Amino acid sequence: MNQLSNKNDNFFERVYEVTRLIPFGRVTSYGAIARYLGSARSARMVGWALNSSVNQKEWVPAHRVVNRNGLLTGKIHFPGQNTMKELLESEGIKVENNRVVNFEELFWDPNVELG
DNA sequence: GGGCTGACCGCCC
DNA sequence: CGGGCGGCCAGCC
Repeated sequence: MNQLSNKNDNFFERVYEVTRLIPFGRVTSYGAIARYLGSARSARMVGWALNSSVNQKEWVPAHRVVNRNGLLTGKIHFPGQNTMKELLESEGIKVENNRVVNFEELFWDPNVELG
């Protein structure tokens, strides 16, 4: 029966899928993903979903998701204090003062690229 | 069962 | 220009 099967996985799994679609060396924001999924005001849930992304079998590049200012607000949830920054820099993304350099140019908007 | 918190965002003063 | 608050929704006392 699909009475209750319709709600649990959708949002979370779509967050993971969209996040996996972020190209190498690009970044996006929680709000952009939330908006693409049809819940523009559920940006917090995107962060919540990414918090559980470690449980997923397929790796989710959660380090490519930052807040609307390009700040690495989620870095505290990575194993090391500089893990998120190092992952980004390994993709050629520069990080200064906890913020993505050239954020606006590197920004990848699923609303534009996918829809 | 109610209330608080959160990897956010946008509005309001 | 800075600070505060409501919204959305799932998980945890």
